[in-house]
Amino acid sequence: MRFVSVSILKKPGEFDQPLSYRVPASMNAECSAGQGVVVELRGKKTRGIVVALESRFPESVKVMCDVQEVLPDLRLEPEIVELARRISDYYRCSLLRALKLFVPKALWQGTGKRILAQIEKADYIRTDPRKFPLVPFEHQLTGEQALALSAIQSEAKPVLLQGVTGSGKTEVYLRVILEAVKKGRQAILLVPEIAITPQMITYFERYFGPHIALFHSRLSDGQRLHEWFKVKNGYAPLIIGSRSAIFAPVKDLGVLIVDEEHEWTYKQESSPYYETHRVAEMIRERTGCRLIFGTATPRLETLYKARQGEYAHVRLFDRINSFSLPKINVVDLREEFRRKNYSIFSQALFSGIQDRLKKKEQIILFVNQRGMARAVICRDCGEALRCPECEVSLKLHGGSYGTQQYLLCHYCSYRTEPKLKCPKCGSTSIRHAGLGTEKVEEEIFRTFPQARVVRADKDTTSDKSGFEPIYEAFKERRYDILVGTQMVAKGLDFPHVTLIGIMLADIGLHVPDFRSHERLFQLITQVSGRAGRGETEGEVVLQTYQPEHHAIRMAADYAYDEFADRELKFRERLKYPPFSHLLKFIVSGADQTKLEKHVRQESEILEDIFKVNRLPVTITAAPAMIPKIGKNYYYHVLLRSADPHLIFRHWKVPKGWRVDIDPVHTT
DNA sequence: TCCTGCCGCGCT
DNA sequence: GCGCGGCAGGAC
Repeated sequence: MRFVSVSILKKPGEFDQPLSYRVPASMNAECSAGQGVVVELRGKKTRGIVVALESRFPESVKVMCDVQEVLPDLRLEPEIVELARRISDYYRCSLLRALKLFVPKALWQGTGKRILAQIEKADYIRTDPRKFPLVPFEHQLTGEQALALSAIQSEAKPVLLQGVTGSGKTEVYLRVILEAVKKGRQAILLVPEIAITPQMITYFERYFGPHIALFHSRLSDGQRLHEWFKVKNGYAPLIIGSRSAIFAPVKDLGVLIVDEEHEWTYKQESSPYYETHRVAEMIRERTGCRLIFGTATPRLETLYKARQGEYAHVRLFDRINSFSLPKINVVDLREEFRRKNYSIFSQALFSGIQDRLKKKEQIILFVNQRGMARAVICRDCGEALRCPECEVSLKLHGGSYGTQQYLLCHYCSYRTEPKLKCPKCGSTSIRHAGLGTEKVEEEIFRTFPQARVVRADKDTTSDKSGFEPIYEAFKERRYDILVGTQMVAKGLDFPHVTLIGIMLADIGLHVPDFRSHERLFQLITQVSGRAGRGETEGEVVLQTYQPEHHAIRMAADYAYDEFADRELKFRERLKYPPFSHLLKFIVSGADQTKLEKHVRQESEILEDIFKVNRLPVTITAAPAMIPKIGKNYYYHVLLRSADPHLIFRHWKVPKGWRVDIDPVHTT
């Protein structure tokens, strides 16, 4: 008689303790680790996954039921269960939550059968890998690219491929992917959500036709299942997608590429709080696949590993079209103010825009806040209008083209009418401070009425079609100016853009996070990389109140190495990653006083545990940067230590505390 | 003493 | 996650 431990796939939650079931003799052959089964729980049938085999009857169990059914469509490789176990151990989530990363929702909910009947299975049989690429290469590799490719191919370690924007990393990826696919293995190419543009899909479709599986957040459950089966059946040897694509059901992975590896979207910001880099390393250890991290501006953690020899470091210094990187012209806004220029456009940016409009070239204006992003501030008492629930300042929206104005909370979407009087002192001297996408759009409308402007931010791209229609329209030159937030900074290729305006680089410098300088440096480099990708040279105008700041100065000089040296020294001195590990607890509660006391008490216990174990630690407990969302107050407890995992061996995480291992945001 | 509401545990 | 049991606290 055989017994199995089964993780029950119930709706989201933490019900995780695997339960034991008896295996009827007829199912002995199929019931191995990773097999989906139907079992009984409290008299009801439910789905689960076999996570372990047991040879003897577990003593703690009084009554045991039989496995009722084996689900042929739901079967994970036994190694996947092991990987899920590692993820659950490292990220301190239940095994169930880790397993669910690998199973499309439609499948564990049981709706998959119906959807599968909507899919013609016969169309998705295994494809012959020898037929790729379907067409000859469009571009030959440059000398530098060819050298990078052979360096990657001869390397057993993970590779950091550091190439300036426009250096043609994708061409190198294509060769490495084909090398794996032609051997009958699979390839995963991970990109930040925002980079999954039609342009990129078209590029790979040239060589792979329909044999690509795409995973991104906008897929419906049915579509996701569809893509999953394309991989499972061997029809799609190439997988392209955002971070969740790393969990695609591959059988023999040849290469795993993390493109634009510096992007923060590689961190999952809900449980399990996994980090794609770490999971990628786990997968490489298990499968021995090639692992490549590509970017122009590596994360300092990644760079450090390369400098320490843990990763190989391969670099591309030249742009493929041999044009130089655009010149970044830093404009001091204090100087503009002294010269009585009160407009949001400096003299340099104003004449730049005028010039490009005349030449019929395109312009991107980058702003890192949406809305009018103007806090509403009282000039008399200095009070800013705040959300009654979240206590963060409200932002002004609307107003352009005669639309209604309103105040919006960017955290809970609380909406109210603009106020004429300060609610605190009654003064009528209310002014709007700051700068956002809508405000910039409105100012262009006033200053350059002949320009055709389109805006890309969360407000204009949140529907099902997303960024695509705006992207297409701008690419086809139906607009002259694109105003946008982060989303216009990433990986886009517009050959007719010759001017980039960074409206206010200072936003983000003041975020109290040890990575804020690194993020600003990366952002400036990425935004600037959008210019001069065609035949005309590009130019960047960067507006700031702090032109002397090292992150701005070094980014403008493309001095990545110098910047990295300086930041790494700073981190070493203060024991920040990569010189320590971080662990963040997120604690919330409706009663602020109780919450504060609870957090303080537990923090003291934590301090003691590290003291007893003689491991240096820094613990900070503070209200979150957004201290209140809706009715709940939030606290963050941050641990900085060589081994923060230590505490789990000596201390039980209190109920309601969420654990974020290696957090990307610390405030 | 009984009822209600909340918390925490166990589910095979 | 969900349901049940145990327990605390209030009203009678």
